[in-house]
Amino acid sequence: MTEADIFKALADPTRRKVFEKLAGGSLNASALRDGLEISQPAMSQHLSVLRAAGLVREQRQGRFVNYEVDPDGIVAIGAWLARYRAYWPKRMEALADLLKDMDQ
Amino acid sequence: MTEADIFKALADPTRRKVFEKLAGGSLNASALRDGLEISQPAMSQHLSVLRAAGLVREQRQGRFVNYEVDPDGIVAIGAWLARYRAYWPKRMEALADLLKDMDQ
DNA sequence: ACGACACATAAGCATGTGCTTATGTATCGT
DNA sequence: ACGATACATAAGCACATGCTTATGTGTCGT
Repeated sequence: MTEADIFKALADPTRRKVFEKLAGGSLNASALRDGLEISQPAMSQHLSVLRAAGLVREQRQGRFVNYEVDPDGIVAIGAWLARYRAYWPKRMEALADLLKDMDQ
Repeated sequence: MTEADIFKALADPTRRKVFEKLAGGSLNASALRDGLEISQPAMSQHLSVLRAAGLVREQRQGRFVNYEVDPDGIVAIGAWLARYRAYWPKRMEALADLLKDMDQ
């Protein structure tokens, strides 16, 4: 789970779509395939990349594997972004408020 | 300047180093090469990618080109991160405060 | 026990990415 | 005007990445 892993993982459009789907709630690998025209192994490989990056975590339930957003990845991106806080413009202030308010 | 451009740009370790250097202040292409063992064309190509992503902007000064962090890219990442605010853990609250406080 | 199912892994292939050397373009100093 | 300097662009190459098909592993229902 390094910065390299995280940015590389998010560089792929399919993986960003998967991540966004998971933001709406936990889903298993098959459910994640719906809509995305992709093979089962391809999805499995993408999920592996997302998991190695710390963006997603899994929970086995019988023969299903439920995936969900892993806050660790989110935190890592936030921490990276914080290093460039000197360049946050004024309009980001509202965003910072929003982020804080929603964290409950 | 799309999410794809941004994450792809940051997926490369050399480009992240360049970006971090620029966070310390404006620098020209030659100065950015110091320390990084990389050819002049390679740096030029990296800067082109960073600029296309909206992470960096340039300012010609004679035969020098000064590069600096472009807040647009920062904002774009912040906006992307905001979409997953539901998964910001408690410890991110402090970060949101920090980001807000520093934005002055 | 056995077939069906959910997912992971292996191997091979097409395309993308980052590097190099060579060269082009524009500006500076003298 | 001329060479030196700063940077960009072009072309070619090695390696990484994402996909596919084929197969492996473990779990469920009957």
